Amino acid sequence: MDILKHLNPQQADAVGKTDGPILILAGAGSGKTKVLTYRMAYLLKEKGISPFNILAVTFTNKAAGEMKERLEKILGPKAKDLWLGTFHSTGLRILRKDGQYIGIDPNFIVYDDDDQLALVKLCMSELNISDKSFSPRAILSHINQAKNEALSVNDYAASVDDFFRQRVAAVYKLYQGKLKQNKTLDFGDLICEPIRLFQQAQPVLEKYQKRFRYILVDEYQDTNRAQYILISMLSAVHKNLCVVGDEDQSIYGWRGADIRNILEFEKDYPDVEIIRLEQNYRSTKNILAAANSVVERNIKRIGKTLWTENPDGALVTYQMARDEHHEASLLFEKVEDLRRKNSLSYKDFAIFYRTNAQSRIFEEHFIRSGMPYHIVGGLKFYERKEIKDAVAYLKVVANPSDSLSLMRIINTPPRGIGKATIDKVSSFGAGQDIALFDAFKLAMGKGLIPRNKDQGFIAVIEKFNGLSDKLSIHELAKMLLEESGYIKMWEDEKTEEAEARIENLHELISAMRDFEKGREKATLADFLDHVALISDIDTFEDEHNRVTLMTLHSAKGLEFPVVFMVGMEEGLFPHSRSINADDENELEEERRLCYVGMTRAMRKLFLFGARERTIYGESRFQGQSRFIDEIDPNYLEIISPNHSTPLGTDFKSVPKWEQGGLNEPRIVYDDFHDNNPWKIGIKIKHPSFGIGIIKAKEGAGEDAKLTIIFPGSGQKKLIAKYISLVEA
DNA sequence: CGGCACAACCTTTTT
DNA sequence: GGTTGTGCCG
Ligand SMILES: Nc1ncnc2c1ncn2[C@@H]1O[C@H](COP(=O)(O)OP(=O)(O)OP(=O)(O)O)[C@@H](O)[C@H]1O
Repeated sequence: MDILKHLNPQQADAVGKTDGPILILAGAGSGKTKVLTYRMAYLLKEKGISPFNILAVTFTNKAAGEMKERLEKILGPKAKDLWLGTFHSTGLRILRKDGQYIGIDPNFIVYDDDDQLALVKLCMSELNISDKSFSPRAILSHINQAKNEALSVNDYAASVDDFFRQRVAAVYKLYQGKLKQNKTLDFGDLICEPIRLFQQAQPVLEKYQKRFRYILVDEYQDTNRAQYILISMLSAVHKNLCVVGDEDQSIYGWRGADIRNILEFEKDYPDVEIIRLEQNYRSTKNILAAANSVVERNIKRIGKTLWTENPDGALVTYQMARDEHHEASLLFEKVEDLRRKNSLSYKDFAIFYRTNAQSRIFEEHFIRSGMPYHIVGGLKFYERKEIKDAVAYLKVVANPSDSLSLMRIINTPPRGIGKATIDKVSSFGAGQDIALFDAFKLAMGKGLIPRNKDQGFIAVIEKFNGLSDKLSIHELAKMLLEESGYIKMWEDEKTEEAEARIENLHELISAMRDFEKGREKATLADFLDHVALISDIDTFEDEHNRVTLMTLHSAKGLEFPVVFMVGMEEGLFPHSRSINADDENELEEERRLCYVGMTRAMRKLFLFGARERTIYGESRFQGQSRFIDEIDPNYLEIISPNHSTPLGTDFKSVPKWEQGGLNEPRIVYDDFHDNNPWKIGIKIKHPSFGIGIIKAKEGAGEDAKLTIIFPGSGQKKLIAKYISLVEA
């Protein structure tokens, strides 16, 4: 029973009640993920449940990895039998095992979103839908949305009511047909196809229902309709379903997350036990109160209590920089300062931003300063052209029916096979109902196109297709890229850029070698699955001592001692595309995102913004984010630049690095506290105005200018030394 | 068919 | 600011 010892009574309750449906509804940092992990440990250790009988679903691969690691510490190698992964990896696993029961080719591969878009474009051009009249992205997003709701082609077609949706339905139908022809599945299919499998092959469903006696789902507020259906099917027999979530942290509505899954859980499982966790173990009182004051503005929420025994800590600090470079240099100053004064390491700091594009400026500063850093997500490596080409080669070897990937590489390097040839062969193939790859073979055999048109390409692919059992995957990739002439294509360029690309290709090969380690057999399909699902070459590892950069979305579920949220500007966060007068929903989601970001901070939270920012090459002035205004001023300290700089001074003529700090107040952080006695948020007494609250501060020391709100007399700007403090 | 130059448009967030 | 798509010419 020592497992329960580390938990508070509510948590222990949630862990110990193993049978029947349970909904754990709780705020940030209350130990939801901890409860889930302990619940698994409890089932395995105390109740003697076999790992074979447990399915746990997390939202990200990162979360799954962390949980697995913790369980391995408790369980040892036995943890391997446990199914623990994202919805998508779980669906994939089911389909790799049993997909053949509904006619899914065992060699199928998974398309990423670029492949999806390319396929949509192909479908549109075949249907003579111009991409000017309808954006392929918009159509794809509707197809994805349909899959989020588990709507098949027929379901969708039946529901269309306007012209646009009619077109979408037509594309969806062709798109789905092509996926099948190419023996590929997209992300949505990884959820929808298992549902179809379970509907059409009852014995398969029963097998999984029997197996998964205990099912656990983390981040339940961000599950979509299709995922809900899948989980309902799997848990229908044992009903030992434990879901964990926080409606205030629902930030994936745009991806089909349906908050009703959590709000109506009680309706679906009338005998549900609802457990609330109300103690936050992560953040200081100030951080928690500031975050709550923001999310409380949302109208659509259940509302909940959240308290902490942690110390007050420092106030949340907001500062608006001149521009994004200044923002970055402020941040660097603070990191170095706090690191020295509080003996923190680089890994204790995290930078969160709304959009990936914002990471670039910071990355430049990191490179220049030599400070160790790590950008999570952003999908950079696998988005490079050379890597996508190389992966397309691997896909075609693993599955020659993948015509889309074939089209990508058949003329890379140039083999004299352009649009005309591809059109000719592809319509020839369509007539025979065969894949493009086979059509090429046949067309060359029949002399429809010159016998040697492919310059040995087909033979190379077939050779490696035949060798895939005999070679390790990294050897195969290496030889394939050499013999196909792909590496040589870059070598011949003899530019520095091409060198870098070759370097990246080597990195891909060594990533494959790493992949082979730690699993007894690693097939090409395994690796391609991994690429499709993870697509982040070095996943977040906290043993490295470096500053972490990531989007607010990726930050969900993590925690850091010091957090910087940057780009706190109207239009950037909340993002302009979510500010609709007619729809508060998207704005509320942004606000929840703000809450998620703020509640990642354990000890100190900084909010930075820029007065001027360059977006798409032109400079823009956007006011401070409304979320700043929404924070209860009692928990916020605003550092404003002092405006003593003479008017008309041209900032641009002064080098950037010299500007930094010139007109900034010197604020010393000692154990996260500002030594200056006139802290923002505290009460003071003025000889003539009476009691007031300090709202903002410019400058430091006894000459600092303070903005103070007096209940009687309104807002005043005063010099610090003329104020007497009310109780410490 | 291949390469280059210019335009347009953009990404908000991710499995 | 950068990428992706186009149109033209050799
Ligand atoms: N009973 C407890 N005693 C001490 N620390 C705890 C306890 N429960 C949770 N914690 C700590 O609180 C922190 C937050 O826990 P956890 O990540 O599980 O919360 P969460 O509810 O999943 O958070 P969020 O929803 O914000 O991601 C972790 O550092 C965890 O170790």
